Amino acid sequence: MIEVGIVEDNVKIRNLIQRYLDMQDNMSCKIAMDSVEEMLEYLKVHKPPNVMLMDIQLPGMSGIKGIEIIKKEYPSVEIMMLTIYHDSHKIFDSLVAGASGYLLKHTSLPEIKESIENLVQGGAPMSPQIARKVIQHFNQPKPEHKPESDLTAREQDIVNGLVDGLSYKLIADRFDISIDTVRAHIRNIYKKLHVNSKAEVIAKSLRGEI
Amino acid sequence: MIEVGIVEDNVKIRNLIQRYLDMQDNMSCKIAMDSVEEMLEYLKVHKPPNVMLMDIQLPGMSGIKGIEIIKKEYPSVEIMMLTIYHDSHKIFDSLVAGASGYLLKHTSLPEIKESIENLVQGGAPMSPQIARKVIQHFNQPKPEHKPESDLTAREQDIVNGLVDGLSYKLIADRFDISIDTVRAHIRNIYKKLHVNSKAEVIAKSLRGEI
DNA sequence: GAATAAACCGCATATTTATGTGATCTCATC
DNA sequence: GATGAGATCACATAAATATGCGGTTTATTC
Repeated sequence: MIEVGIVEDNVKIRNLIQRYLDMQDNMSCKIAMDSVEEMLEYLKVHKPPNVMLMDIQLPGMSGIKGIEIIKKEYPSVEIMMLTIYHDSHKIFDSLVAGASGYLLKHTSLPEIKESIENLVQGGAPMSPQIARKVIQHFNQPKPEHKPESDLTAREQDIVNGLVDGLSYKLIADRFDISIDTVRAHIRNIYKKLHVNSKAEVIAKSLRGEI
Repeated sequence: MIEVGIVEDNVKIRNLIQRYLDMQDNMSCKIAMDSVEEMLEYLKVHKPPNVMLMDIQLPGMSGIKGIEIIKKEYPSVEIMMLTIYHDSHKIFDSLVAGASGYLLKHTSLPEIKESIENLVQGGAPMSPQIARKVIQHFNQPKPEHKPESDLTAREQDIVNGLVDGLSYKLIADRFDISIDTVRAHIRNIYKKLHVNSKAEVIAKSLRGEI
């Protein structure tokens, strides 16, 4: 039996979902609050549900802040957002805060039910549009870098050595070349990157600017 | 009509999928190669398909590298991975490279078909398990740091100076303290972090390990 | 009120880094 | 076959870093 809790301030929607879910023979939905504060009050003296449906726009504390607190106190609760917001920022914040699913409010009741089942089985239910936005996050950083640094393969080797915290001597050993060669490469690297210390090279490299 | 291309080296699987998709009345699947290289060769003189199914383990170039090249040359192609790998690393790499969907090979043919339709409508088809892994990425950074480094505020100031590429002298100037004090702090920082060079401190810091 | 931690300062020195100048060899390009 | 870029090596030196030792002052804690 999956126990489901709801935090949603729209009474009509809340009652509708609660009744529908409670009617299912593999679910029970007795806990329905219209604010995070109330839910936290409830959880102080009761066992947490398995799954919690959470709105974002709520009286008092926002649902996103709510996720953080609830996940911290009761990490085993699976939280699914159920909201009208589909902007990347809210989606991202919700996931970072600890939500595992994200549905839009126009989702049909049977789909909500399925998503809850999916969630407890280790899935991460999202509408395809939401999934696409999540994925777009991975493609963002790309267009950022246009590094014309243009280091040679050998020079990149040396940079990697520096990033690994090696001294010139150890870099020389690693590549079986003389320390003066390492110096020569580093001189050229500095010229190309317009820097004049190891520190700057390491920082640039780890920031993805090379 | 959705035109679908396939890059998959297992002939049996490739033919099976190709025939099935080509049989659908809203799809056409004429382009099926067993390596990225062949696909690139083909694309030089033919119009790219709308959707491309891509394996990861391939003879020659890997599918992940393939995504990068194809997305760069033909950004409008929607790429969906179809692979046996379900480790976070491969999933992540694929998405960063530009894939928009990620299915496991045991997915049924009708589900593949649905996923393709979903993809062209702006969705991001993934199995629930994959979606969960993607989402876990957002929760990762949290438990990551358990750094008992425990630097004092002043020590953190100094570290920031190092990361900014400053010399001891410049750090001393920045905080209006003597260079010997900077040395003293750095000595303590090295002790706490178990390192013995600026380079390592900078690397640790930029990796979020402080 | 003793102990501890943090921030501050100084002196000394060995090691490492940054930078200059100059050279040889290979490979690709024109 | 000259030109140029890349990789290799050498010698030299000033500057910066790493590390040892020592110390004072000011909070906070027990």
